[in-house]
Amino acid sequence: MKRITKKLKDAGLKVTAARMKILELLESNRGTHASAEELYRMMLERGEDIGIATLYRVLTQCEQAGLVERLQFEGGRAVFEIAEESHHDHIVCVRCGQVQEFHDEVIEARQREVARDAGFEMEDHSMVLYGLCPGCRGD
Amino acid sequence: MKRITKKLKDAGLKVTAARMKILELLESNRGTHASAEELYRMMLERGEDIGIATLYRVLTQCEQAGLVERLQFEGGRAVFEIAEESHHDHIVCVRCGQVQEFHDEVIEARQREVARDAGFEMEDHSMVLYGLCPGCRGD
DNA sequence: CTAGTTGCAAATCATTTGCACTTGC
DNA sequence: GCAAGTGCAAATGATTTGCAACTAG
Repeated sequence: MKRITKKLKDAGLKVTAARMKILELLESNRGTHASAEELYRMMLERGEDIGIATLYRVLTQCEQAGLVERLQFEGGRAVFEIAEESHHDHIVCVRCGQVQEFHDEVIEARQREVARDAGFEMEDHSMVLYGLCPGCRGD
Repeated sequence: MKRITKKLKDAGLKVTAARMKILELLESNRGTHASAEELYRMMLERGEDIGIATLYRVLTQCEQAGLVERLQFEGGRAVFEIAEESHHDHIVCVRCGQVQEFHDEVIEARQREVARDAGFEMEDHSMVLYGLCPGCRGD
């Protein structure tokens, strides 16, 4: 059984063509951070006949099931990525929009501490750094 | 001259009634983190006649001038707060929506390091922790 | 068979914009 | 006086929803 099929079953979601196609697309685009609109165009280019409504529905369901992560960078629209085993955060170039991933245990640990000190039990966090990427710093 | 008047002048913005009212409202609601829609309702309750379009325009201009900060928590709409001298980040309760502010130099310093290691010159960041607040943990 | 899924078009929500009118300097 | 600011209504862009047709289990 394909890995994606298993992921869907484990999440309690029916294994449908649309869901398979969408997860395959996300898997083959790791690191891309595409918006719904961009994913939709990619599907069309691949010749797949998936409605944008279905795309949004599947992304939302998969997000709730933990198969997909939704990221909200500055500037309105959300971008999506396939969920990885390991958590990471993002650095976005304010000039060209390039996105890099990073993971830092010092920050992660400190976040849990800060939350605990405030009396919160931390469940999640979002952290995005903005700056000029190496390529854009020279311009 | 009123403090707010000075802020506007220093920012190179004309001192208009709408701008004064909006900044006054934000100042008298420090820590509230209200959305544009909520601010609009508050203005109406105060009997002020400010259009929602103006509200958005003023918020955007003041954000660009550094007088106001726009925060994007999960769930679509942005919330606004008057800019403070000192930077801070936020912890949001996933149950009741309560927002607390915090500042942690360990994290801030580490963020700059992480960005530098990736070759970026960090200009800004957004960090929001999500969890259950003390009040909601008992439920 | 039938509850869950999908595609389409229409709806919704937050935010932005065009335009004629008003106001700060 | 005039460029900048404002209110209103209409436009926009991203995302969601109603509904009738379709499909996985």
